[in-house]
Amino acid sequence: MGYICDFCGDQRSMVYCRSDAACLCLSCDRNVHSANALSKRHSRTLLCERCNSQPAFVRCVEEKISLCQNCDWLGHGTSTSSSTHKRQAINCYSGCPSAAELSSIWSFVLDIAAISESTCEQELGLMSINENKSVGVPPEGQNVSGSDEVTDQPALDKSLVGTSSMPESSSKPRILDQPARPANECLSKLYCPATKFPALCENDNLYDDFNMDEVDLNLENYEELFGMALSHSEELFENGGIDSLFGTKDMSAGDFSCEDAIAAEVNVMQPACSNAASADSILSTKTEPILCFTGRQAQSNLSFSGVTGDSSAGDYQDCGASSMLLMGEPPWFAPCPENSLQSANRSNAVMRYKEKKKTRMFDKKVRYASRKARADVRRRVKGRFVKAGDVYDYDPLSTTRSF
DNA sequence: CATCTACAAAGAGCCACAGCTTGTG
DNA sequence: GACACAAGCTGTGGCTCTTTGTAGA
Repeated sequence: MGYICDFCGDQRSMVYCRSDAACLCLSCDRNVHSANALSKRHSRTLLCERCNSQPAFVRCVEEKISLCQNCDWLGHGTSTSSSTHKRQAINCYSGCPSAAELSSIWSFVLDIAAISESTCEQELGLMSINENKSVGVPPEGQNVSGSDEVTDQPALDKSLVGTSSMPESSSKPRILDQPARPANECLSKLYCPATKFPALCENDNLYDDFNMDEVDLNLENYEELFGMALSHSEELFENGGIDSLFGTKDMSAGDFSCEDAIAAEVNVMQPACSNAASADSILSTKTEPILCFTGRQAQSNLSFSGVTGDSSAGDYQDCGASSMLLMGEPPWFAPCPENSLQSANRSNAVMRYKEKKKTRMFDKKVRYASRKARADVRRRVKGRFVKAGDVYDYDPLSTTRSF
């Protein structure tokens, strides 16, 4: 991944597609992702303009630059002057919006989009698929916004990036007023990409209980996760999510994306430390090994050295969110008198979270249901399958043992 | 401070076999 | 190119054992 479009190798890459693990220029992005219904569903986001390798997370209004979690923190998290910069959240999109449509919601894309449209797309024009149909109108109810509804509003109002995952923000990208922002205002349960969580969106009751468990089981696109990171933090902390985040070793590629994002979330949340309730979880963990960065578990989680899986996940090993946390004293740590007052509630929250965590299947995904069905009913001896007809000590279909 | 022991947690490996993939004609 | 067949590979769940790290003496 780099500065040049992975597809045409000519234009500057602006968009990162995790599904393809590719950095694409706007034109190639549209061409590639208009190829078929599945590719239209790829979730993309802008590319960090600083490192040119990670998906952008926020747009710094002052600096007029899109930044990934790492670069955002490096640029804004450590400097008191730059930390006051206003930043716009950048979220993912799907479908095949044209560069013009993108630029209408991302005004900062306009210039480059024009260039991309005028050059690269001409060369790849043969790849385009009926633009009138494909742009912004994915098949079977899917649209670029992740919303199932199609209204007479301009598609861009409800679609595309930056707005889809934050319903209350209407058509405008949400401004992250840094540094001080009450964690309670962090849109606790707003993220609702209907294309991924239709049931959750249909049922508010379900959504009330939406927490990390569901995220782990469903998220395939870290962009979605990053989008959710801002809105989901409150509930996560209430459930002791950070504890679990650093207190467990069972991490898969799928978990990695999620946990890495949450680690990044800590960075995002850190200015809100002074706010009592939600930030309490962060602060109180300072006293525990999981955030003292001395234990194996913390190291194993934060270094991501054992992560396997697709390249994009591996790429995140270098994402600064984690490395920041490895630097000893959490940079956001500050005395917080409310800490002790919340300890009881927090303990309960941790217990609830751990209890629920036990029942999780993490990234376990059964590929062949028929094999699972067979394994479920197969007889065993000490957990091992036995030949049909052999003596067994465990029969899933019967509560009694053979001997 | 170094060493040892006990303990906890996580992961690897094992097992049978239907179904899938691959190679060959 | 399409088809049939054989051989090899894959994935499934529960249990046990090994590995790794921590805490305390």
